[in-house]
Amino acid sequence: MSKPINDSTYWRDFERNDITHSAAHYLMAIDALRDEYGYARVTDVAEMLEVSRGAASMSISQLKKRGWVTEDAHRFLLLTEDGRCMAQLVEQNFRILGKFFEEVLGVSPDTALSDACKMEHLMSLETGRRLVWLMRYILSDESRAAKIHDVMACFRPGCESAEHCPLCEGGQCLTAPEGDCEFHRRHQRKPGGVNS
Amino acid sequence: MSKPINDSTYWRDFERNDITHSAAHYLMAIDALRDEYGYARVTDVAEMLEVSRGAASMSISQLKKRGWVTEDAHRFLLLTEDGRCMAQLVEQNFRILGKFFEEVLGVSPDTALSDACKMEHLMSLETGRRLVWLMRYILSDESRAAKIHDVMACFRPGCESAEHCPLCEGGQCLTAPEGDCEFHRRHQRKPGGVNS
DNA sequence: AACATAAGTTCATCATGATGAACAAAGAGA
DNA sequence: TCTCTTTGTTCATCATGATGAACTTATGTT
Repeated sequence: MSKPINDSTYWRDFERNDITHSAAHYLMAIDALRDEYGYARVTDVAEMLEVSRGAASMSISQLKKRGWVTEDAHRFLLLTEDGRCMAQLVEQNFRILGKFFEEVLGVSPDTALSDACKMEHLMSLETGRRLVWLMRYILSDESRAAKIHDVMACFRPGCESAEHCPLCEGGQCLTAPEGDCEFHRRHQRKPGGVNS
Repeated sequence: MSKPINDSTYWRDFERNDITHSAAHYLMAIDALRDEYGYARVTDVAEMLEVSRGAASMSISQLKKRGWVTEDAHRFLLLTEDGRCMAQLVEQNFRILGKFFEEVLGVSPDTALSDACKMEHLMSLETGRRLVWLMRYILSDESRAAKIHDVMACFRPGCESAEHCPLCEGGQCLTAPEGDCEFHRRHQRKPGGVNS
């Protein structure tokens, strides 16, 4: 935790990310449609994502330019090798994060899925793989899993900052003293927390 | 894991998020500058974030409209109560995620910080608090922490999918068979994984 | 062949968040 | 006071990702 949070070498990484949230979902929609129906057309993608045909058409033509999407012999949309790998990386991240939030942290399903969906395209391969490794360790042993579930079942909003926090460093606590301000209380009631 | 990944009730949550990545960093910059120098001006924020003064001016005026930023008696920028809470929520999320990635998962510091910075404004309050709770459990006991560190030290890229994965469900494995495709091998070498 | 429907593209428009240039206003020094 | 610098705002411009309307191009059907 050396560099400051606003260090420009980090904070601009967000916009330099390999794939946008939107692009990831176009790729995954094509993948899902081919799995389910055997083919994917611009209109099918638009329908699945509930965007206009125009938006789907323009986004998909960008994905073609980036080499992630082509057409098969019947002119149906097809992911390239790179496109499929990218789609599967994001899908894996979604499953990993969703499962971790829901089954390890005990987050409510709605919030777990919403959080996972927002973060899916931003988690690096390394972090995702290590998270799987940790979950395998935690969940592969029955008594260990049960213990974690017991611990997480004891969680109540605010309780994580009730006692002296062993995670504090340099005077900054992971759970800031403002954790129970009016603003947080308001947002806490809404599923999704940060979401409106 | 009931709803499909492309369900529009979820996939559009990303753009409906309470705060954008950029807005979060403007708030945190104002907070940090006031902590460090006692005041924050548009120019200082622009300098810290390495954006143009024009960009900072326009973004900050949006934050004023949203009620997150005002000016103090000396016309210096000031976070409102809501603005400070929002900034601290994002900062907490950054510290929580960064610490989790680095100290629990054993992710390399660069990747851990980059991932945490990208995801900081997207993790809900509930998920963040529960993650703190889990980390307190894991790290508060020496032998438990040591065991986790041992387990994570054994991690090698790809090893998480080497044996039968106990996390599989509905035929879909968290670690897809394509986890070791050419595409992933290429990206694995770059710090940040998904990043370019 | 003619017409209707479906599929796909393009265009004007909007919002966000950036740039750099032009401009206005406030302070500091000779 | 006059001038120069700093500070802050506004503007034209760009890129992305969306909308809806208009348009073109199949693909059927009678």
